[in-house]
Amino acid sequence: MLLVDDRENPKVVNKLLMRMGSDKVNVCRMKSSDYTMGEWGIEAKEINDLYRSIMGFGRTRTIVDQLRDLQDSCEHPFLVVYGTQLKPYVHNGRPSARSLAVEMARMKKVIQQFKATFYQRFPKIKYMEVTTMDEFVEWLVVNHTQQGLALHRLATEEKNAVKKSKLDSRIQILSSIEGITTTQAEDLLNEFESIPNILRKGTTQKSLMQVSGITRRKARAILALREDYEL
DNA sequence: ACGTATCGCTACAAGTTCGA
DNA sequence: TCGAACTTGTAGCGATACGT
Repeated sequence: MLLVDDRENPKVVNKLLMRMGSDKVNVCRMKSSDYTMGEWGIEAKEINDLYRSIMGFGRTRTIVDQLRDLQDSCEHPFLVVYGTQLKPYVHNGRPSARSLAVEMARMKKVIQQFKATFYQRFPKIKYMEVTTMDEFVEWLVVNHTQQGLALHRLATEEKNAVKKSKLDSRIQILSSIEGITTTQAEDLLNEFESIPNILRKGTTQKSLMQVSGITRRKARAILALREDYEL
């Protein structure tokens, strides 16, 4: 069983649910990591989010606090950073090329310094980088498979789970699409019965638009899942 | 009040499907 | 194979929300 924090990037959660199925992925509120499988506790960060976490922008706890918790609470902690494209954010309107370059250099330096002292500060945590979100999902799937189902460890894992999600995983997938509410997701499932039916070749934008509240834009976004999951 | 962003709706052109 | 019907992508327009 792979436990996933319910505040994690919904794109990653959806990809995992589609790859592994809802019987192997449990979305719940986690205390100190983003993902848990067996004795592995995994903190995942998109590269730009890593920078913001280091700086403490827009959050109450910095990454140092998070990693200390992670290190203390599980036997095999990991920090996985995915993505390579730094996107500098500059305040006050349209940024100049110069201000972007300055911010980019600052981001690189901050991340570099963080990595340079990482093992000094968190000797127990394994640090790794992957280039894309898809590669990170693949890493999770492969390692989950390698670990086996690890059912005997479930009790340990579930200590970390505070609040289990009550939403049907199919509704979670649909309602994570921009603009789709849980009610609309329920209506879609009532109409089409399953996600494979919604995404099958015969389903058109027009047929999805028969469902109350589904506009052409939303129908297009739903059918775009075919591309994401290569259906 | 104004500018901007976003969204839904519509029209139209281009591509696809399907039956004769 | 051909043409009608259907589907889809795109552009334009108006309504609305939001920040200044």
